[in-house]
Amino acid sequence: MAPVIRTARERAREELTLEIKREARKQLAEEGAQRLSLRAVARELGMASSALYRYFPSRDDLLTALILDAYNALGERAEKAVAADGAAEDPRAQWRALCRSVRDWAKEHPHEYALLYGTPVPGYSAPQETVAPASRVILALLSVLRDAADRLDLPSPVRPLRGALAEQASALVPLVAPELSAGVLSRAVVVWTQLFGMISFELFGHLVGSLDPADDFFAHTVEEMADFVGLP
Amino acid sequence: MAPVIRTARERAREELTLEIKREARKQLAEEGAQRLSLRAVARELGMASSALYRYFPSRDDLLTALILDAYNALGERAEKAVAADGAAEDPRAQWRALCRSVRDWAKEHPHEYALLYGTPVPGYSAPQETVAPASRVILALLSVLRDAADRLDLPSPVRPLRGALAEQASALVPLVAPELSAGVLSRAVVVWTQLFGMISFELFGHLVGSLDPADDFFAHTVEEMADFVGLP
DNA sequence: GCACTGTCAAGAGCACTGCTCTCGTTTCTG
DNA sequence: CAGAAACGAGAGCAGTGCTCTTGACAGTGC
Repeated sequence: MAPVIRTARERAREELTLEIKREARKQLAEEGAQRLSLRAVARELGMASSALYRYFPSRDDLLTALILDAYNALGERAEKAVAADGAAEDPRAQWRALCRSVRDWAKEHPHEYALLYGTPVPGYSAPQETVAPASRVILALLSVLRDAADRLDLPSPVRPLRGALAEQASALVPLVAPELSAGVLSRAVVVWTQLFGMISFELFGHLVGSLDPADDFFAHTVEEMADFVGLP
Repeated sequence: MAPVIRTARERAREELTLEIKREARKQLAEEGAQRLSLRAVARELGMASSALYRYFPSRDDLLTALILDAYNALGERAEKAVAADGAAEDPRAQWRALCRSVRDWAKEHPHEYALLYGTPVPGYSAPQETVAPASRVILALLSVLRDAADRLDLPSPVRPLRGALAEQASALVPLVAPELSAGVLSRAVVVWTQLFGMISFELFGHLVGSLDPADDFFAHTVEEMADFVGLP
């Protein structure tokens, strides 16, 4: 029921909002989130800095918008990577494609990646609306495992889940992956954190002087983690 | 050959340097690196902001000093954790203690952890002197594996290393862990990145709503990773 | 003992920042 | 068409990192 006819004002507002985000993203890519300045964005757009506040009530709100866009861009890339590779034919190839797509996106947009997975903005807590976009990668990961659920071949038995973990995982399974056991789900989370830990270490310079460039280490680890979660 | 007798000036300088770092660390803990302000530190110390520049030529230099201290504090904790648990008696217990010590330190000093393993300061590249302190955790991790080298029992054979990874790992082995194979070394790096990926995800809020609180997930994963690298 | 030299804290000031408020103007709407 | 709502621009506040100058002090050589 969205009105196709909009007033000139609404269209202008929408366009300007996009343009502000475009310019902000440009500065983000060049200088990093720390140095993203509302005044500089306004200057570049040829408007008064105060006018920006009609579109984004604060700098953090602009950052939140960029975070949302970034989560969605990354999520879309990951989902496409999983879907592209002959759906459900070869789960390991899907897993490979998923991991590569996340790393590629991260290396293409290092500052946006840092915005999502680096130090959180102090005093800033992610609003509820970021939860869904932020979940897209792990959900894509789980979808790969779900499609291959009956063929999973674990190299070593999953240790029994204990305490709160058992409850948390059991509660999660019906919501996100009813085809999987709680044990496999927990291993999925392990490889998920491993994936992002590895990418963060690479991007943030913790592998310099040892395994950098990390292309082959990354590819190798992707296979080891595929084994770990039991992908055929 | 360090002179035991120092001039009053030297002693005053040393003390003030420590005091500045102490106050900066306090503000860091309270507000985060982003909001660490030289002027606020000076204000709290009852001196002019310009005077601070005699001790640290820039804000980034002060941050570098804090980073160095933090790396050393974390490294020391990790090394002590490994040494404390009946040296070489029970490598898995050592591994457990190592992981716990890193996570505990991170939760006790979240902002300092973020300074080390979060988004790097833009335009700032770690000087050479940070390399050694930054390596202490992974070296402690490797020392655990080295002590247990002949008893390692891998649940699934390490995939052959390919391309640059094979060379990088082979070059690293004699330097950091001559008792280990390149394959085990690469797995050590995998669990290393997993450990910090998991801690970062927990601290940065990516587990909220799923596996948070993460104590049991952490403990469980530590065991799974111990299996992964073949600890008895 | 005294003058010299280098070090030091302090203050003013520059160029920024995020953000608020006011003030005309423009645009939409009843 | 008149009133209301939205808008851009400008001034201004409080804060930031950092630089430069100024005057006072401590350490050293004569």
